[in-house]
Amino acid sequence: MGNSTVSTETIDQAKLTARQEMLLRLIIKEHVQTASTVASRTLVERYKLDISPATVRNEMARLEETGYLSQPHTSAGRIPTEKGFRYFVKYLMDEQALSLAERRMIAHQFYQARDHIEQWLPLASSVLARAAQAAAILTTPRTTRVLYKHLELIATHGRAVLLILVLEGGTVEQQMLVLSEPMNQQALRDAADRLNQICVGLNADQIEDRVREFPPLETDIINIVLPIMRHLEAQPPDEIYYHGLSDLLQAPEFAAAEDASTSLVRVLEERSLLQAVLAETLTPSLGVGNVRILIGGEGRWDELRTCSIILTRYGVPNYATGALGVMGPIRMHYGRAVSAVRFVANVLGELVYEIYQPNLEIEAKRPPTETPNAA
Amino acid sequence: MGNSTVSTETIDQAKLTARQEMLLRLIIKEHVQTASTVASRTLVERYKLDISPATVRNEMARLEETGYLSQPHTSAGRIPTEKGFRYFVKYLMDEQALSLAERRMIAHQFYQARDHIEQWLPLASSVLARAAQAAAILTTPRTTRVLYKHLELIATHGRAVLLILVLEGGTVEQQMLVLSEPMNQQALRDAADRLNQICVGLNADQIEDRVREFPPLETDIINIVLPIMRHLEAQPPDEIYYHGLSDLLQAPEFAAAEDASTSLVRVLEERSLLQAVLAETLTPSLGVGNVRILIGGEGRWDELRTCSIILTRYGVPNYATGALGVMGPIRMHYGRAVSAVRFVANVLGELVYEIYQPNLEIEAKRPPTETPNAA
DNA sequence: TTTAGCACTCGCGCATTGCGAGTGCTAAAT
DNA sequence: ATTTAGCACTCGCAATGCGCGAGTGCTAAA
Repeated sequence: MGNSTVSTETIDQAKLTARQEMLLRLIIKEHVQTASTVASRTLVERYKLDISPATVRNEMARLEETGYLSQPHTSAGRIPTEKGFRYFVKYLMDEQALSLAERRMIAHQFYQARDHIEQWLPLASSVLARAAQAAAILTTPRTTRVLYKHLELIATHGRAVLLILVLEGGTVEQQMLVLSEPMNQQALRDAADRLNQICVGLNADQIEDRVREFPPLETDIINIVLPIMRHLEAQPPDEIYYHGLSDLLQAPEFAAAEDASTSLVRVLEERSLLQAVLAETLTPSLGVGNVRILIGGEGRWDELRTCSIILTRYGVPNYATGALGVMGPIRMHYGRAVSAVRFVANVLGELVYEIYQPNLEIEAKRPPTETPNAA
Repeated sequence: MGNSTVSTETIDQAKLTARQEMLLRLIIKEHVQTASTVASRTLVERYKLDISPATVRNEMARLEETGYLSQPHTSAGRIPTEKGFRYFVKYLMDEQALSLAERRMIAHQFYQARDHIEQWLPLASSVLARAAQAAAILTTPRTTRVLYKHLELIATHGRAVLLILVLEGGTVEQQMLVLSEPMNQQALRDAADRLNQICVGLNADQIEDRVREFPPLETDIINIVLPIMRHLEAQPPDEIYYHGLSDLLQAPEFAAAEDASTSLVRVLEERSLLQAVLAETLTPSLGVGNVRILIGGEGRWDELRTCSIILTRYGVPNYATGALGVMGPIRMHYGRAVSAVRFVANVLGELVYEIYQPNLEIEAKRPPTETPNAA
């Protein structure tokens, strides 16, 4: 639950008064719970405020003038605007830590799946979706440094070969390739063995240099391997997983406006928009442990107008990181969601760290980072 | 194309008269297009029938008595019942082949992705979803015979090791394991090399035998590898992909009844129901080339009440097969969907065949099966 | 500056109504 | 015996109107 390094777009307005902040906080709390407009009277009654509804109305009117609240129509209650939510997450929100029981259960689930890498992401996504009550979004962790580990060549038929490239850290890439001249399985095996001996632990550039020193090796194969590695170096083609659509679609605001929900589903299915969002949000300065909150598409992504996204990085900085977050209606429980995102990122980061530790030890660079106590 | 081996539940009733069949066919055609009730008059006008609306009404009444049609309420038009649809797909449906241009485009897309195995399923799913205008469902192709090919061990930290097992045919399994005593990377490499030399091409039972002959090898590792292989042999844990929810949710019947759509989304997200359906539908007799059509859950799966599923197998029988199909509203365009499923299964089957051909050649067992011309 | 009081607004739920699409039935025609 | 024209009848649906009540803004007093 560490001190939030939550960051959003800068808010141009000056700070609100203490009482305005309190009201804004309560209005958002109430709105998140009820999913409808908030009236001055209910606010006073429900939270036993020692000011009158009229005073609340006056403040509300001022908050509306300055753009933090809005009225769907005259003489209805108020709802927070996007600006209101941004102010909230920046100054007012207190992260609501998951209960100890919850944390224990999650940690236990991950402990059981510890040995089964292929279960990490599905597990993380379902845990996230449930804890944050929103759709979970995750990318696979990718190495930032692409180092050759092992090559496997499997003859299929004719000149076609199945190539399996294992990278340092366990990333596996598969590809079919077609040789310029046929080779049988034994020849392939020899070629792979030769490459494996001289290339282990090297990156693409080093391999290129090294290969020059040796008598002309199977250039066919190297000409496939190098582009794969370069491609991974250049733009890790993050696969995006998601889960929890059903939870998301049950939110009342989506049940009503069916086009909103289908546009959301499309956003998740197409991936291209998400990829853009991830790229733009995560690349520059966002480190592991920082959480970024996008509210209502921030004016930049129209399809996300009706929803908010909470994102962070997980993994081992400079070695392998992935992105992870949730997507929910604007009216989502940010405190809880941020907390869930942070927690799952920590747990998942620990698992990734287990895999990458040898690199860290060899290079003796940075301490084990902030290890969260996952139980 | 291809004489349908479409199979559904047996239909207890006798055949309908020629005229009743014609009407049922037209009613379904109309209903599929308009998504609403079909009136006797519009039917006569639209299809220029040389019988009067009254006659059509009489026939409709009879079809309703025998359970092929139903009326949402008195004096509305008719809609086909599930029984009506079952009769249709069994006797009346003509598969509507994809256009040449479409087939060309699809074949071209697959040709371009030929070398990139990881793109096959995403591509197939998006192609299927578009062609059938429904949600696509696919499982990865799994080997029915699990043969050891190569093992890679990567030290991580302490006694933890990342294990990468490559099977004949290119299936890759990853797992973390914890040794009873620590080994460094060189020792791991030696152990893996030893195993690789003696285990190549063997199945779990053979490995177990072989290992007994040799001086006690790294039992830690073997005790991990064997269960993995046995587990794969026993119940290939088919990963289920899907795509095209957004297309599905746009169908009018789902836009209206929001609980239907969310229940569908839940079906796709949970996977367990789909897994059950796949297991029950595909295991027994369904060969590659056969298409199975489930309409309205067939009374067995309540969550699928509002939709239909079209399934088939793809791949190389007895070597590696996966399942593939689409899921749409009951009111879906079966002719086109079945055709799309069949076509994509063929194209995908060809690709899988490329990988598994060497096995086939070595064992010289069966001819290249029916290779569809994919262009 | 806060509060009580009050008039005013406006969405929402509900009942009513009219329309029209579409049927079932009957009686005549083939 | 089957088909067809005609007609009365049904019933969903959209439109209309109405009353209620939640909730506000404003004004004037505290």
